[in-house]
Amino acid sequence: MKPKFYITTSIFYASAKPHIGNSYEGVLTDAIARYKRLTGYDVKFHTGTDEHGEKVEQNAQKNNQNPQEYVDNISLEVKRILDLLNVSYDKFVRTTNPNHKKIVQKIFQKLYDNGDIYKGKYEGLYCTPCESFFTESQLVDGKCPDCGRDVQKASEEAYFLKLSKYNDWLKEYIEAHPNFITPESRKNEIMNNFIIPGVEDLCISRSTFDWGIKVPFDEKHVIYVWLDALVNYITFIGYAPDNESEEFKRYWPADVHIIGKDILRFHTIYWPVILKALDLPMPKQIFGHPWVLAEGSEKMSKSKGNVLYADDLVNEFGADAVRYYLLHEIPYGHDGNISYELLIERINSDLANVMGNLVNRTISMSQKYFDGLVLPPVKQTKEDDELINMAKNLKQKVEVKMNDFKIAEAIDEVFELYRRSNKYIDETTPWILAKNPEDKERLQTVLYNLIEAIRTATVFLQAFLPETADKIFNQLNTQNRTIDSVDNFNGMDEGIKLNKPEVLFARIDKDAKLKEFNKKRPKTAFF
RNA sequence: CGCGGGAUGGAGCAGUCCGGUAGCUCGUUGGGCUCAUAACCCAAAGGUCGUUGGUUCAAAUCCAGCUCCCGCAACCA
Repeated sequence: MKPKFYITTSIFYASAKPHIGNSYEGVLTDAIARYKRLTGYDVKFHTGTDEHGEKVEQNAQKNNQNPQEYVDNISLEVKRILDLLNVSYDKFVRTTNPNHKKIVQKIFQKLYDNGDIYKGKYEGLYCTPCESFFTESQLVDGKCPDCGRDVQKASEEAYFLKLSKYNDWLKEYIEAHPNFITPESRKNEIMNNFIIPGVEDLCISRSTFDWGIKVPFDEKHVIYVWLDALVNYITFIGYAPDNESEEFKRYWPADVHIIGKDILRFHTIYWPVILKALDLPMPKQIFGHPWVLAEGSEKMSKSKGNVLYADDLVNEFGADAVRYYLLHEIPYGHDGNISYELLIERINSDLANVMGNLVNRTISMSQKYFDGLVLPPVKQTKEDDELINMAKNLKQKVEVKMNDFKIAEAIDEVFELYRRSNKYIDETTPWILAKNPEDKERLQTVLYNLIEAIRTATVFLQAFLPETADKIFNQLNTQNRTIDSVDNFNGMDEGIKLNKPEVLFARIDKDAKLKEFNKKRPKTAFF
C-alpha cells in the first residue's frame, strides 16, 4: 500500500475575491501535492472556503445578498480561480456544509463537557454605534477606529478556550519538535511573542453577529470563526468526537498544513491546543509561506489600486506561466514581488528561451536529420558524461529541495538540466555532424541524449507546470512519465517517432504588452 | 529598551549558523554559431555587501551602536 500524504491549504476566507497572493497558496500546495503523487504517495489534498463570520455578514449586506448567497458566489469564484490554475485538490471544503456544522457543535460540546471550554466574561472597549469591541492597541487616539467616537468599558458573557492550561505543554511540544513550525524564523516569532510570555484563554464565542455556527446549548452565541475553520482539517476527512471514520484513521494526522505567515498564530497555538484537548495527534508540520507583494514591495490593496488577480493573469499568459512565476520567483523565507513586467521577463527568458526553444530546436533537428525517429545511442563519448550524470542526479537533487519545501530551488534544478542541454548542443554541434555521413551514429546518439535529457527534466516539471509537461511529452510522443523512468537514462523508447515541434511559450514583446496594459487599466490616483 | 524579518553591482535573489579572493538569473556590451522562438553558446564591464565602531593575520559573514523599510503586537481574518 502506498504511504499516505495529507496536505491542506488554509481555507480561503470568503469575504472577497482572492487576489494573486491568496491564490499563491493554492499553487504552492499543488506543487507539493503533485510532487508527492509523482513520487508514489497516496495524496489527499484539501482546500476550500471559510464562510462564516462578521465580515462575511457585512459584505453580504453591502451587496444586498443574504450571507449564504454571498458565500456561494465567493466560493464558486475561489474554486474557479483554483481550477484555472490547475490546482489539483482532491476535495473543496466549505464551512457552511451541514455535516461540518454539526461536527463543530459536537466538538464544542465535547470540549465544554471536558472543561476545556468554560463560560466567562469578555471585557473590552466597546463602541455602541458600531457594536464592536476593540483592544487598546486598535484604538485611534483613544477613539473607535471605525467611527471616531468614544468607546466604553463593557463586558459580556462569552465562552473561553483554556489555552493557558496547555501553554507549558505547547512550549515543550514545539521545542521537542523543531520542524513542527517552518521556516525557523516563523517559529521564533511565535515562541517569543506568544508562547514564552504565556497565552491567555481565548474567547471563542461571539454574540454581536449571527452568521456562524451556534453554540449548541446557548443559541445567543456564535462559535468563533477560527474554531469553526480550523477543525475543517478533521471534519472533512470523517472525524466526529463519537465516531472516527476509516478515512480519518488513515489520513490523520496531516502531513503538512500550508498557510500564510499571517495566520501562523492560529495554526501553531489554537489548533494544537484544540487537537490536544480532543486527544488527537498533532499535524506533522506547519509551513508558513511568505506573501506575494505588488510592485515596489507594497501590500496589495484595493485602495492602492495595485491588486492583481490570478484569473486575469492566466487569461493573459496561461496557467503555467503564472504558476512558474509564483513557484520560482517567490523566495522561501520572505516576501516576493510580482508585476506584469517581472512576469513577462521570466516568461521570455526561462520559459521561452531556455526551455521552449530547447525543446523546439531539438525536435526540429530530429525531424530534419532522422525524420523524427528516435534511434539508440550507439556512440557515446566523454563529451556526454556531464549531461548524462546531471540527468541521473536530478531525482535526488529535486527530492532534497522538495522535502524542505524549497520549491524555487527544486525548479532551478530542473531548469539546470534544460540549460545544460542547450550548452550540450553547442558543444556537439549536430548541424556539423549532419554534414558528414560518417558521423551519423554520433549524431543519432547526441540527439538521443538530448531527447532523453529533456524527457528526464520534464518528468519533474509535471509537479510544477503540468500543462507544459504534457505538451512536451506529447511532442516527444512518449508515455514514459513516471519517476522510475529517469533512473538509467534510457527512458525514450527506440523507434518512437516524435511529433511536430510546437512553440510552448511564445516570446512576448514586453514594451508593447506593457503599453497595452497601461491603456486598459485605469491610471491609479496621483498621490 | 515589545517581537520578528529585511537592507548585497541597473532589477530580482543566494551566500551570513561553521569568518578566508563576492555567487546565480535577468539586463547591458563584445564575440561565436546558425539546429531553433533575433533564440542558443562564450567572454567582459558593473558591487568599498545600509551606516559607525570593535574583535581578528583576515568580516557580507562574529560583537556593539545607529539609520531606513516591512510584518506582528492576541480576540479582524
